[in-house]
Amino acid sequence: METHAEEDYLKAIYSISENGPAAVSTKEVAEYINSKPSSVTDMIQRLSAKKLVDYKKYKGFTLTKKGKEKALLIIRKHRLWELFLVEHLNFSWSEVHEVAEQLEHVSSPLLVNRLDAFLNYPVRDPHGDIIPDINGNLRDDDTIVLTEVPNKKTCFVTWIKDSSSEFLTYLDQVNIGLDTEIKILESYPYDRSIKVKIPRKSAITLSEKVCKNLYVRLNEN
Amino acid sequence: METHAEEDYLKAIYSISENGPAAVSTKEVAEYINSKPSSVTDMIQRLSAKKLVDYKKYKGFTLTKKGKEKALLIIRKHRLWELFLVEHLNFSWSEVHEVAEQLEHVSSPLLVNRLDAFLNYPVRDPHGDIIPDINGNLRDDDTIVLTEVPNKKTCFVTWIKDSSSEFLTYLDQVNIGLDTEIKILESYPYDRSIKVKIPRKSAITLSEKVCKNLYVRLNEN
DNA sequence: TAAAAATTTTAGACAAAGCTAAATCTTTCA
DNA sequence: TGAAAGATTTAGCTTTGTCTAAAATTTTTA
Repeated sequence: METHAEEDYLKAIYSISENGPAAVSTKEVAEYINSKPSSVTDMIQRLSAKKLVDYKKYKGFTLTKKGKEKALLIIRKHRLWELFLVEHLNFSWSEVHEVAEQLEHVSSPLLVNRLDAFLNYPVRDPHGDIIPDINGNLRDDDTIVLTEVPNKKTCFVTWIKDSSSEFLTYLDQVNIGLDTEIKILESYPYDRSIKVKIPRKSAITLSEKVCKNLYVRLNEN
Repeated sequence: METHAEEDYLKAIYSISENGPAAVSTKEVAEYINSKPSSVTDMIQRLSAKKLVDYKKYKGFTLTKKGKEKALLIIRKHRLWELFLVEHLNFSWSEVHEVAEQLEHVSSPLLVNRLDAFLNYPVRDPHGDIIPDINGNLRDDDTIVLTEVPNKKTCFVTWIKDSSSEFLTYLDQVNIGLDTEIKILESYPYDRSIKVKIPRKSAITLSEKVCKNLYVRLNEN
């Protein structure tokens, strides 16, 4: 049985380690969950005793297999609730996160799985993030980063990696959102920007920074 | 901002005081929430400092107006979630309670009110209990206890007070449930039992104990 | 009505989870 | 390479909420 606080730590460690393979530091976690490095050390030692993280003093820590599984099941709950709130209770993107943070700690496998069924076994949450399945596995699909799409190909946005409001505002301005169709017209190796076409809009140029935060599925064929 | 434990105490005190107007004792609360009288004293003193209960040492305690409001808002959440679980996630009566105990502590007025709207502003939960409204008011209706229905009258079950599985099993056996139509055929003052008729069933006799736990609405006229 | 029984409160401990300040490692770079 | 600087850990304290055992109070009953 894990406590609320322990679950928050597992989720934080998982999210931080998605950015790279390195061990996670107390400082990173403290910043992530708005706490202090000394508090993090305390908790990491508890999690280490429970075999949820591998920990070497002064060297950082990583999730064990068991810790990673638990983290993914929490993320599963979070994303299913987010989808429920947006699709059925008319929540907007900005209202959803805080409430899902609370709902993700409700412990009832029956509830999660019934909710999954109610939502029709969705693969992605409202942000396009993949929802781990009942066993905590990430169902991978054919999503790739926009920078990897070849010239002249058409693709569809499936995931928006940077969920900052600045980026979302920018995307609104250029008429890009989840499922938007994008055709690559030309790429400029000099600064790695690309020119693209969105149906019924004039062509625009996207910077490397933008492309790196847009993930897409290639048109079938 | 109330904590999880404080909310459980408020709800317990409210539920216990529904049985009568007397002040509530530490022993009663301890039994209700599976705890010890000394722990209850501690918490009551905290709640008293927050003006959520009126407390006189050795004399028991009652909810203040503020305490009662908070209790009713928690009960509102509990009952709305129960209804959601039964109506939309296919939970059975017996599975519902434990999960609703957790969901009732999720703190988001927006969430509760959106859920209320999603369920179409229901008046009663799956047990027939009245759902307090957005201001914590109990919408009273024309429900009365079965013992008060006059001879020869017909009525409909609206609320099952005793929700023990023993009672629910008994009700199944005699084909009584929420909304069942019951006609009073005859009453026996000797032991206060009554003979009743349910459509398409043979007449049966209900003991005083059973009648006291069945609440009904009189047929219009 | 006074002693026994029951209930309630206090006192002292404990665990979880957080914090600050001080001590201890690592890393950096002059 | 050997101080500084930076990061991490430890030590000690705080709050919430629980418990047991002992003390205080109320209720029961003989």
